[in-house]
Amino acid sequence: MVTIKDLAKHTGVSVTTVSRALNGYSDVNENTRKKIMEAARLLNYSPNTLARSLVMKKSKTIGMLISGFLRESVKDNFLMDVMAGVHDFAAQTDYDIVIFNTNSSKQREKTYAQLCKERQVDGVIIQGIRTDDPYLLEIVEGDIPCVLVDIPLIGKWAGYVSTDNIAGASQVANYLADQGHRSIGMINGHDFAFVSQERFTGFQKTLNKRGITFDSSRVENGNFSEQGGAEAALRLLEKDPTITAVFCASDLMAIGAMNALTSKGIRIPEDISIVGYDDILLSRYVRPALTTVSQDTHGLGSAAAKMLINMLDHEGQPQQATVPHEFIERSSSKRLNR
Amino acid sequence: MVTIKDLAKHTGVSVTTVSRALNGYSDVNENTRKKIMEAARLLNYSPNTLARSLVMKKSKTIGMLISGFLRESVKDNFLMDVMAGVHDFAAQTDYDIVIFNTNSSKQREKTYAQLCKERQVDGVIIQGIRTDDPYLLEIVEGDIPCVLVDIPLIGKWAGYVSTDNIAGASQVANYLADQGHRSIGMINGHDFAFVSQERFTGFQKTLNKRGITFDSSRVENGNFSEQGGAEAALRLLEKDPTITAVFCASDLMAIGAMNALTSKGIRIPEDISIVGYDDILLSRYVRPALTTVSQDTHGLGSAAAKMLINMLDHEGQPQQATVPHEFIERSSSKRLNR
DNA sequence: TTGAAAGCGCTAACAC
DNA sequence: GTGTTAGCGCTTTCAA
Repeated sequence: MVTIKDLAKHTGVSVTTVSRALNGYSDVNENTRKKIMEAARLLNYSPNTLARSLVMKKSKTIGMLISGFLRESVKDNFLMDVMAGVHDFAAQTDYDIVIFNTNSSKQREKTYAQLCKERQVDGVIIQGIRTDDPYLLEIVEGDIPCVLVDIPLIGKWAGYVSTDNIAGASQVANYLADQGHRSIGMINGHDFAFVSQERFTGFQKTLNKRGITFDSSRVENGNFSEQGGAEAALRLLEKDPTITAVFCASDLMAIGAMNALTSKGIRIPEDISIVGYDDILLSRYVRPALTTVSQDTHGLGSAAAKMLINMLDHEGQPQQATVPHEFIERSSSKRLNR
Repeated sequence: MVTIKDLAKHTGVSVTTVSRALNGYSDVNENTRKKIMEAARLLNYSPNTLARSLVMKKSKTIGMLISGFLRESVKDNFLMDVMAGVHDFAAQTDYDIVIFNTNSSKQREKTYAQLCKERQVDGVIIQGIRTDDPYLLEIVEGDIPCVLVDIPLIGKWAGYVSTDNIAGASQVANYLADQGHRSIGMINGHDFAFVSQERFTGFQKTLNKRGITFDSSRVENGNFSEQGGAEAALRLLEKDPTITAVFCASDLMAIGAMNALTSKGIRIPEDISIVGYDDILLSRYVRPALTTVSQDTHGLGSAAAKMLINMLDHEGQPQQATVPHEFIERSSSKRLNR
């Protein structure tokens, strides 16, 4: 391994000068600088960022804490999209990304804060963890800069990015009401996801405002999975067979619900309208194509990276950022004819 | 930040002893160890891996060099799958993963070897880069342990994992021949992908063995993209309108081809049979569902991680590993009736 | 069983 | 402009 010491020896100057030359300081003679640069090229020198990080107390690394990076989760390109967004932004800066997996047995024993401290990441982006996660608060209230995706918590060093889930759900409610639906059910994720709470709130408020009966008794949780969505749909229908529309808090659950209903001989959208949320890739391809709320998932990731790096480089305050969403009508929903 | 020095002060022993206690050495009094452990918990100590890495000359980090981590690439869950596989395996070990993006302007100026040296990764997994990439050879011939995904190169410190593309393509050829097809075209990726070469070779050899005319004049490149596949399909048909079957070297190109042909009024599979490769998620959902060759992509990733970590921890030799594949008949292909 | 001291590769006062 | 020196947090001889 070639170090600055070698360059120093090779050029006959001190390591200090080499360091300064390499880092582009102005107080170094142009000739010496040239000599040093030449030697660096000659010896194929690469700086050791570990050593630099140690003394600078910055690693120029951001951590990505992700849950559910599992074999099964590939159907849901949400995570991948967010990661790509984070990455695309980080690539324009001098930060690299290290991935922390929260569902590994190894790391379960360590808190997220510990993980970050050990690897000395400058900041961390957190995605997909539950609000009842025991380690969530520790990191939000800690002193490591962090940005949460879809979890609206703000702390001295914590900001978040999300879409306006209340507005999105409200749009769905208005749409279904406009289409003449009056008996409406909902398949939600689980009680420990903020997006679930918000989507429920937005949906209920708007339906009630439109004079439509809707409360938590018309909601079944599907745990954000395809299978869970299928089961929830069946429970929903058993409880109230008059239902003509179901709003699902995720596309994956909506797809599960469609399959379950279809195999029961229920036609979609003729008998029951289905609306999802997320606009995952599949939504366009399933038959009938899924009516849903699209989010700029890639934008979510890059906004998170941007906010974090802004906090890191310019002492920006942690904030809240909202990324646009859009209601998309496809073929899984239609006007009620009765 | 609390360091071993603090622990030493707090417990009244030397840093040496603290270090040894923390690392589970046997030559430390049980009482002293207990005191130290207690202090560590009390002060909420976390080891600084940077400092440790610097002195140990191992970072316990593996790099993942990925190309095409782009917004557009989300349709193709191949990359995500491989990453998940790498991750799932690494999670069982004490290695963390740092991601290097090859398509960032920033990093384009540095060679992959430099990237690895700077971040001091112990080894690297390389995925999705072209065989004409100028920096590929440097790293394969260099002294950084690496494992390539789908690029059959072996070096002193380089191994690879892949599927048997020749066999896979050969199965497709036999299938199409069995179904009575005689006029067959192929949409390949590009000339700088090993998988393209292999899939072509396997396909051609087997067709010829079956007495069917096929050579490179019946091949158009689609550059692995949906759009490219669409255009290639049109070119293919223009050149030879008698074609009854097309083998595509990736599902994404196959989907593009299907769309292009359908919009020309050509029915699939009645008029033309289409076969893809990869079995991406979409393949099951497009209509008609795509006949394809499935690869254990997740297995590809975990096999790569396993091989690399084996090289790192047990001085295992770089090797070659093959992951299973499977031909899957769906609805985009059928027996030729003429 | 423990401690003193050296050193990993780098940066940053401070002096010259 | 340049060099001397100390030190980042850790591990590891070597000696006691």
